[in-house]
Amino acid sequence: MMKRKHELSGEMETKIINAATKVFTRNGFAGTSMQHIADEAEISRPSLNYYFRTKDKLFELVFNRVTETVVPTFMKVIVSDVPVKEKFIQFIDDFFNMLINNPFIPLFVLHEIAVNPSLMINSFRREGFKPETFFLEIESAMENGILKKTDPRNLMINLLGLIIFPFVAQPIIQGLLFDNDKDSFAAFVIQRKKYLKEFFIESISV
Amino acid sequence: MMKRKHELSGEMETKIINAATKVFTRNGFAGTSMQHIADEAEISRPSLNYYFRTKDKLFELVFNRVTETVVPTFMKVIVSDVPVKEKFIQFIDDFFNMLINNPFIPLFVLHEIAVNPSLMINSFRREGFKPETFFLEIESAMENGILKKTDPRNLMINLLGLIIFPFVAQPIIQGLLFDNDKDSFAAFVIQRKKYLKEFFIESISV
DNA sequence: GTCTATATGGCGATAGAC
DNA sequence: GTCTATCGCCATATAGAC
Repeated sequence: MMKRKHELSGEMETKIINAATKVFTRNGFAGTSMQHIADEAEISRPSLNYYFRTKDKLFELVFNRVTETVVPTFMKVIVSDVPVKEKFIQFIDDFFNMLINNPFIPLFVLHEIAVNPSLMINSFRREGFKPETFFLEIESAMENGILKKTDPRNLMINLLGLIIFPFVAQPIIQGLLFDNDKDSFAAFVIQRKKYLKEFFIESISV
Repeated sequence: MMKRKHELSGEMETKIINAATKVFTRNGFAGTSMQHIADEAEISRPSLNYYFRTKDKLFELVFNRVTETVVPTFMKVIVSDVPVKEKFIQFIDDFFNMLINNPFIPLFVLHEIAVNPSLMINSFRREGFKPETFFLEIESAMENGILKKTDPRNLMINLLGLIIFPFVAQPIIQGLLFDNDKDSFAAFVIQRKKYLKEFFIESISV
């Protein structure tokens, strides 16, 4: 019988991963030290190494866990069986909610991929994410006069930019437009979710 | 008479600042070592310290130089004396061109401010950037039936998100939508500049 | 499993020769 | 002004006591 301080096997692992996710997503890989993570998890640095041998391994775990939070939101909208416009409304709702709960994800992912593009390959393709299918659906809706004719890539970039930008630019927007008041900004984001559904649907309708 | 290897005083300073800007904007402050910058500038690390005493000082210089590249684009649109819709068209044109020449700026600025929010105060307010004046102009145009009635903050966030997003997400977009072909992506960005002017103006018109 | 102590390496910064 | 050599620090990672 092994010694076991924690009743649930993996309890400490979970605590560490949560701590690491918090620190990594806020400060990035290069801006994070193992000491930071150990402090956040309230353990010593050697204990951290005991559970996750290296900083690289721990980061890889955190990064994959983060992309696994994002990708399902995309997958859901692709496989779901509702009319295209409904899909967009659902996607805006889902994606916004995910970002409200995880506001640091977008900037973290974008920065880490920019610094180390090889992270890209391992994240999105692995989940079987294929935008082509969804693009075909969009183009078909354009042919049928349901959507305005546009380059689907512009349409998707519009959609993502409109949703993500407030989150990646939060400190600037909050500072310049909301007198640095966190609550005002949070209220604005909630309101913007509703606003965006109307705005985006109108922008793609004939 | 002082010894002077370089004919133009400040020639080496310029070379170093350019090298530092390149490395800092691509890898961030924490991801950059003085050795990186020295290598890029083709000098030794002590020589780097000779010109710019510390990493912090050099970074501050680079960061301010970067924001000084961005802020004038905003200022111009505020003080210019043309109708509102013309202002937006000019702004999209100016901002896009600046970003095509400096594609790493947005993610760099957003990441560094997120990690160290105190950088915000020193950058935008210092330049006398006041969005309030422009917002009043927008609201007045809404009253006069020139623009659709909306929260001007949503309008500005739409505008910036639509312009900036392709640049902060370049590796992902290029990877997923352009088979990692740099030229195809570059061509798309040029095309998007034109597209966005039409799209955005239509989205704000009554 | 968790700690103290420590090995090893890299980084920022400076001293000092030239 | 530019270099070699070096100091001191902090970070990652491990050894070994408990």
